[in-house]
Amino acid sequence: MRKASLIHFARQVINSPSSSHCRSFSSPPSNNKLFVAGLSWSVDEKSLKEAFSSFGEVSEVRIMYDKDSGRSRGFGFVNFSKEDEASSAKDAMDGKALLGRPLKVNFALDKVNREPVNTRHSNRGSTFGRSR
DNA sequence: GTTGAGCGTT
Repeated sequence: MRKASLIHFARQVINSPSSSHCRSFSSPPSNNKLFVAGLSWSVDEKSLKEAFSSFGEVSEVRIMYDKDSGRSRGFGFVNFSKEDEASSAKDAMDGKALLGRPLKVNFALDKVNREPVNTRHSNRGSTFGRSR
């Protein structure tokens, strides 16, 4: 019977070590998400990944492109496997230059859904009310 | 043939 063990465990969990809230006062959200900008308009995801994979394990690399122009917007996102690696890469690649252009690396914001929510429950009538 | 601050589905 280790019922007591659970209680002790719970007590330990409840008794947090000192008062540690969030030491991130001047740090934006995102743990392992990195925002990379200042990229050349000719850079690719693989290039960024190759450049950042040297500091840690890059889990995901996403570069934004323009649908109207077809060229890269000059900024992208890099996902690291660990926050330590992301921090290291950010501190190391931030201010450096890639492809002849200075890089701007920072923690990415918490954005994953371009649209909040879209429940398709419009037209509940039928063939009536059709304008066009 | 161009240009250069930024935080997302191209």
